[in-house]
Order: sequence, then C-alpha cells, then structure tokens
Amino acid sequence: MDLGGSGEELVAALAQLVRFVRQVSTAGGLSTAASSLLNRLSREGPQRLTELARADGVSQPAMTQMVTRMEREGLVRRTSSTDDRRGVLVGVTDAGVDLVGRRRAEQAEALQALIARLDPDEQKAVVTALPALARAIEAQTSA
Amino acid sequence: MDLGGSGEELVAALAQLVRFVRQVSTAGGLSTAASSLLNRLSREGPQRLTELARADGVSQPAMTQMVTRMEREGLVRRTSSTDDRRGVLVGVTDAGVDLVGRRRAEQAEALQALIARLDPDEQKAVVTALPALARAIEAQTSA
DNA sequence: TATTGTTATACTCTATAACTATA
DNA sequence: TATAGTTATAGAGTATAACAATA
Repeated sequence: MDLGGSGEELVAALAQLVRFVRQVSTAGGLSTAASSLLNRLSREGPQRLTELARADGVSQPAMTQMVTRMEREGLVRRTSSTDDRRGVLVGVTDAGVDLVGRRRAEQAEALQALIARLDPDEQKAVVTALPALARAIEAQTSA
Repeated sequence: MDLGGSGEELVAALAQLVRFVRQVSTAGGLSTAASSLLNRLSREGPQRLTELARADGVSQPAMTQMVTRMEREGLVRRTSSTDDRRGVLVGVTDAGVDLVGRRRAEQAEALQALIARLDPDEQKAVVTALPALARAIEAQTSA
C-alpha cells in the first residue's frame, strides 16, 4: 500500500497523538512510567520485580526505584515471595486500583471528545485502526 | 458514535501505540522532548526561547536547560536577537538537520513495517484515522 | 556459579523560586 | 513595572556498576 511521503505524514500525526496522550495522562499526577506499571499490575495481578522490569523494557534498578516511590505513595505493595526467598512480589493496593480506574475514565473521556470532532467515516476508521495497530505491535513484539 | 466500553479499549490500544513509538523514537539517542524541539526548529525555523517553551507546554527554565544540553551536543545554536537584546533566537545546526532526517526515516520505516502486517481495510483505516486525529488535536488545542 | 534484588552514582528532564538584564 | 532568559535547587525517571542474599 502506498503511504504517501514514505509514511512521514503518518509519523508526524502519530507524534502529535503521543503528545496529546502524554498531556492527558499526566492529569492525575502519575507519570507515563508509573501509569504503565499500575495498569499492568491491576490487569495481570502481583508479579516479580524482574518480570515487571523486563515487561516494561526497563532495568532492574529502575524498577526497584519506581516500586519504592509508588510504595511510598501507597499505590503498590511489596510482598516476599513464598517459594523463592530472593524474590519479591509487587501488587497493587486498593488506592492503586482506585487511581487506575479514575485515570482510565479520564483518558477515555478525552479520547471520546477528540473522536467526537471527526466525521463518521473518520470515526469508523479510528475504531478500526487503533486496535489493529495494537494487535500488530503485539504480534511483532512477541515474534 | 458508540465506541464500546466507553472507549477504554481504544485508550488501551493508544497506550500500546505510544509505548511502541517511544521505543522506536529512542533509537538514535534522542529523548522525546529533545526530538520534539529539534523537529519544531527544523520545521518552523529559528524561534525565541519563550516561544519554544510555550509551544512545548514546558517551563522557561526547562527549555533553557534543554537548549543548553542540545547546544553542547552541537544540534542547536543560540543567536542573540537583533531587535530585542533580552531575547535569544534558537536555531538548528547542520548536524541537527541531519539527525532529524535520519530519525524521521527510521520512524517512518518502523511504522510502515507495522502497517504492512495489517489487512488492506485496516491499512486504509490507519491512513485515514491518524491524520484525522492529528487534525482534531490541532483544532481542539487552538480552540 | 547464577539469579534476585538493592545501593551507589550519574545523567536527562521537569518544576518553582530567585536573580540579571533589558524594555 | 513587566518581560526574556538564566541560575539554584529539588524531584522523577533512567542507566551501569558494585554489592548482598539466596538458589
């Protein structure tokens, strides 16, 4: 398929979309990185620190510090692993679950407001395109 | 239009897309913030520091430091404004222009590889949806 | 010896407050 | 007095290297 200008217009559009999400995401006082961790934990349950670092593509010390900061804020909790005494299980607290829910609602609302400005055809394209791209990323990443 | 689940599936897809772009964008050793500045300067020409800070939604000191770091790396250049001696004009260097071009090509290639995995209908949807969303953001931001 | 996690250190990116120089 | 920019300081988020504890 011809993407026109080597897809550079699409890259520019995507960059703008990224900036938009970042601005919306910041509302609620949670960074992209913290948000990503909290979302993963509330979606997949408690996990090992090493596993979280690998999943986020971040170093182990970086994840240690992120968990420490978020534990200080009462959003996650460390539990010692029962079977391997070296290990640590990180889980989300009730406050963390609450925050995830509130942020998800905020973001969905912002995206809906954006989509509401589009023509019906464009709206349909968005509903098709976004999940399709997400699936493609998943397929490419696991390959 | 019904977005299904209050658009939360779309938000999740968008988050994944954001993560993907961030990873691709990092290749080349330039952060999102630095990349944004370099792109703006090479797109719109030399600008005042205050103007750049406002355009990126960032504080004036943050932009001062960003420009200082990038000047140290030879990507941008400060010039004293002729008409207002308080002012500073920030412009991109030849090395900066080169880097912008290389990164744009890399990103376009990554996005094309992703799109190539999609069905023709989905590909068409992406080409429609991304620019449409970018336009909506522009319209909303300037409103 | 290998793995899990932490600590030490350093860099980028961000903010607010205080300051200098020009208008 | 107001505006443009910088400096001072602090915090989040990141990395690599060195370390402790467990396997």
